[in-house]
Amino acid sequence: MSDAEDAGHRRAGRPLETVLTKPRITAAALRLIGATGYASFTMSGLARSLGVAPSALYNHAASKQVVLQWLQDHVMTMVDVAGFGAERWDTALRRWAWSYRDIFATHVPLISIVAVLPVTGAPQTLRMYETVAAGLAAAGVPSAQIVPSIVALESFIFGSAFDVTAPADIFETGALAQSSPIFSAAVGHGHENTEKSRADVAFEFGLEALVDRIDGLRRP
Amino acid sequence: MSDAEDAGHRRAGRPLETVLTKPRITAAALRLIGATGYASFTMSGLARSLGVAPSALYNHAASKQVVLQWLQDHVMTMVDVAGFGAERWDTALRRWAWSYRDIFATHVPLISIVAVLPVTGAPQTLRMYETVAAGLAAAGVPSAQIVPSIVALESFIFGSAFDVTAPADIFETGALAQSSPIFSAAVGHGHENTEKSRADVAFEFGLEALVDRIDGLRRP
DNA sequence: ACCTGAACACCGTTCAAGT
DNA sequence: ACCTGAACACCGTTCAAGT
Repeated sequence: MSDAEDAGHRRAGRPLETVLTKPRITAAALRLIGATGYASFTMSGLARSLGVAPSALYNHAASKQVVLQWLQDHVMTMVDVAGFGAERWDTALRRWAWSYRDIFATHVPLISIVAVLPVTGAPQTLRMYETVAAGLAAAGVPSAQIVPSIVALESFIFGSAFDVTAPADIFETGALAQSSPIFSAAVGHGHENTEKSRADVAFEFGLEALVDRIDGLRRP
Repeated sequence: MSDAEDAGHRRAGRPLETVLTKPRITAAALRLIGATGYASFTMSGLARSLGVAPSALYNHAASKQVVLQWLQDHVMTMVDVAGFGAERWDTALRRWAWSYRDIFATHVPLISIVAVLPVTGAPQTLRMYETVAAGLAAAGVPSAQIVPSIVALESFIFGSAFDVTAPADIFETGALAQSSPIFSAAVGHGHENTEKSRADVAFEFGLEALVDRIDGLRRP
């Protein structure tokens, strides 16, 4: 659908040879970031990967920020919302939340963009919100409580996505252990559980707290 | 204490005239960011505010990232932990959480730093963790549950800090309202509550969910 | 309408030279 | 030990000139 809207201005009968469309730029950016990460993602690099001069990009995207906005909205389509309407509401919600966290843990720099970009500029993001909202409404969550529920979940998900990228020993107090005995002992207890990562344990704890609260909002 | 440790290498009897100490650089950075924001915060600007050449900073901080790490740890001392030991555990926890969110809402670029910086490099941050951990332990939260509780709260707080900076109309669907009827209706209900912001309503909802869960962990 | 190549106004950081 | 000034290797972005 975005392919059509982007190429819509070309004349009928004229062969399609334009490389620089919004979906193609987005796809190239996603590929490039997947290969080398966000730190080395530059407009020059993006242009090179598309076989074009850097300045050519500015005929299609007003700024690098806009390219990242396109990418953010595209990444949202990768979040798993298939549970809604197919599974129990809470199973669908957990599936969505875990998938959402995992995807943004690999796209952390996009978090600051989703968090402040109006939904009118991100149609796929709005689509996701609609699916989740419909799932909550069908479960009996009152309309007035849907936005606070989604925002609270999303805030927790974004913060947890950061946490996934933290080093495993982030809480090791080392030489400072004497000055923080209670916290250091608590960190020590964490080493007993080896099957699940520290980030996963905390995410599960918080997610269940939120799901439980949302459960309490439901009306028959 | 950091004043002493930083100036500790100077000889006794030699007058203190050095401007570029860790606490002074940190204070200057905080002042500069308070005045003009993170977007325009540069090493050149920081050097200018200290009356020094940009390259002089590199005799004290290895990189701009290090300056931001110092700043992050300093900002942590501004978080309100005074409730612990003085108020009921849950009152203290709420007070801490709201203050933590508010401070990082004005220092959003520091979030990605706290989230991944080992505590050994951030003594004030560790101090805060110790105070919160002690508060939870005194409330009866088992040692093994303290880290997941703090991490879940912190993740929620970081995500919520982003949310505070979002424009008020971020969820207004506008022309796309037809394609998202349930979500748009839910957003409409939000306008009824005018005394509290959307971000505050969601933060309160999520925070109470987490506090409640932590309450359930307590043992006598 | 859209591309190229050169240029601009920055960045953070390094380093020889000073004291 | 620590500062200056010049330089380096980049950035994102603009714009005249082409087709």
